[in-house]
Amino acid sequence: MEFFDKVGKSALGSRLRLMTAVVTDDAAKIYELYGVDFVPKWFPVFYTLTEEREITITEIANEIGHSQPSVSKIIQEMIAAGLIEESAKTEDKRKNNVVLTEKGILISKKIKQQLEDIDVAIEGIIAESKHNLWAALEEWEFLLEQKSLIKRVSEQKKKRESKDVKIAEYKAEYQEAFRTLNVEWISTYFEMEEADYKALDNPEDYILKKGGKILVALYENEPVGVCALIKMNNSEYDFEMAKMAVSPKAQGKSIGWLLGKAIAEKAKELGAKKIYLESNTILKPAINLYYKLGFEKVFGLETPYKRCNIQMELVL
Amino acid sequence: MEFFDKVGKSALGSRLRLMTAVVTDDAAKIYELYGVDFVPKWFPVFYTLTEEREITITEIANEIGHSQPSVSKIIQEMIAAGLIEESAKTEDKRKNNVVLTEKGILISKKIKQQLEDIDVAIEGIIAESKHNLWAALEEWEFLLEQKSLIKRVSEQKKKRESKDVKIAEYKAEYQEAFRTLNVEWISTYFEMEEADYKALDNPEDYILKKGGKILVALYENEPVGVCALIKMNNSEYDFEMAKMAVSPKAQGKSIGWLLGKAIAEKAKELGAKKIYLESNTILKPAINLYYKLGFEKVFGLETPYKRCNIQMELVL
DNA sequence: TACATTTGTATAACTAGTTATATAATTAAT
DNA sequence: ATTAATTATATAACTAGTTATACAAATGTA
Repeated sequence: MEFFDKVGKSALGSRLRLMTAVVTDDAAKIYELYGVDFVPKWFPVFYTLTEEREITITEIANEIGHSQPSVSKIIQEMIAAGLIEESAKTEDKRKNNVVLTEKGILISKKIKQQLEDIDVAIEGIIAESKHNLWAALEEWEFLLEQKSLIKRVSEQKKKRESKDVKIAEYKAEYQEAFRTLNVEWISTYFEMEEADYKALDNPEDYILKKGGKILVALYENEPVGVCALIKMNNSEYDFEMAKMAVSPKAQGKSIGWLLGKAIAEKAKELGAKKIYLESNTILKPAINLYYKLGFEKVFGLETPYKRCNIQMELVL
Repeated sequence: MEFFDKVGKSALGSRLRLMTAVVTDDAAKIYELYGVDFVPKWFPVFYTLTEEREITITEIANEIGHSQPSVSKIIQEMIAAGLIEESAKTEDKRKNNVVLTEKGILISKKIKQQLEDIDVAIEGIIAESKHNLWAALEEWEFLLEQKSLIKRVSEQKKKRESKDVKIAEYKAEYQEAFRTLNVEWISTYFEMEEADYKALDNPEDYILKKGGKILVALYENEPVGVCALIKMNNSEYDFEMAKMAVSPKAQGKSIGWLLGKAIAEKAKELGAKKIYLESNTILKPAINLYYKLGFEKVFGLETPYKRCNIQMELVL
């Protein structure tokens, strides 16, 4: 199909669907050719029953990768066709153990030669082709099991978008964003405290003039994340990392990670050896991020914030 | 899936179906991830509309390999969603030309980045794998277009079964089969004639004792095909190939071909240079077979059979 | 020019699966 | 010994396609 060359790989689902239709349409004709009264969709269930003497519906479903209702319906059709029957000898009355009937066993023998012919025909196509479809499907099953397509796409999205995120130095025009973004999350989870207002309303005086720094993450030139480095005096630490906030609208772009990395870098530039932070364990994604950035738990320092129940440090 | 290793290639349809389900399930989630109000199945139609400014439903269906009703339904859904609209400016009133609306154009722009991300993600999987699924699908589309799966399987069936066909010399026990098989086809298409009864009721006297031969095709030890070589005197031909009959139950096993080849071989053994046959053009498969065996049309010989309207010879 | 055939679309009914949910039987937990 | 949770199955309702068919418009032909 020329169409798929134009569209690109994102039409993989459509391409697979068409090939599936082509193959399964012929499957029905093949049973006809061999004069077997059999519906192609029965095959995986039927095959399982020729292997396992007795097996429940749910077990079959797991074995062949169908949903349980799908197998349930197929079983009913095959019972109606006289190929299988319920086998009463089970203690668990919920279970519906099924086995092949005489007729079923007969058909399984009749079908055997047919399956071999199909196998040879498909092997023939594989031999004719450069790229092995069967092996490719097997690999894809494995690779998508490891990491699903949605996961892979979402990672790619993050990667691309984080490239468009710029980390900039604080300017007066970002004061409103600095305040809003922080008020947003603080008041969602906690109460705003005195110390918060001071720093957020007047970062110039309370952070920058005291030797601190503020970085802003810009996405499409809009400030979507902020983080501050606050000078600590009379302490083993040089700076506290604080007031980190990312707009919920800009989630999934690794903005927290980029800000954290940039802040650590900035601290190093300023000659710092160790930085410190305070947080609360109910902020699980934040705590995770801190660990990823290399922070480790420390204990016993004083803090003006009620909401603090975890303290961490990063050795630069 | 372990299952597929056990079952073998004949479960290719099932394997494709499962992979299709896995991929298309994630496709829906991907649109959600990008916040686009869009149904995956719309995509091929939508894509075509972004390429072609104006296009009819049937043209779209051909382009993307769907049935026309499928596209018809998708178009209706997309019109309801406000993505496309009917474009009145067509003379042919049967045609329903459709174009993207403003909203549709907007979404096509929004979707662009998403498609690129999917493309990158899928390219990633292809890069991770040894067997290229995308390329394999392309090859299979081509190869199955050239010769369908049912055709390939049916050829394999024929090939295998013809191996189980044995060509044997005539024995008295085959007289009944020789008669029945011939009466069957002759009386279906024509009337039995005097010359038929003579030869069929008493092949010993009328064929063998006069220097002719009869060969019998056996499948599972049952006679399923017969053919005679009748000595011709006072003629440029050494033998006439006649009374060829194959049981309809044993069709598709190349029995006619095997008998014809064996008869020609036998004639050569007996020192013949040219053999002759008479037939009727309404027996198309038979005439085809004779051509395949190397016979060519000749004209103007006398014949005792009313049903004869074509005469052929084979130079050995 | 009138009639038959072809073309373009829509609709109905089907297929092979799915998810959601109800029910009964069994197992686990207090 | 109850009660709660889990398991096995069946059923209903949905999805993304299909084929068969009806109907109107356009085209071809005697």
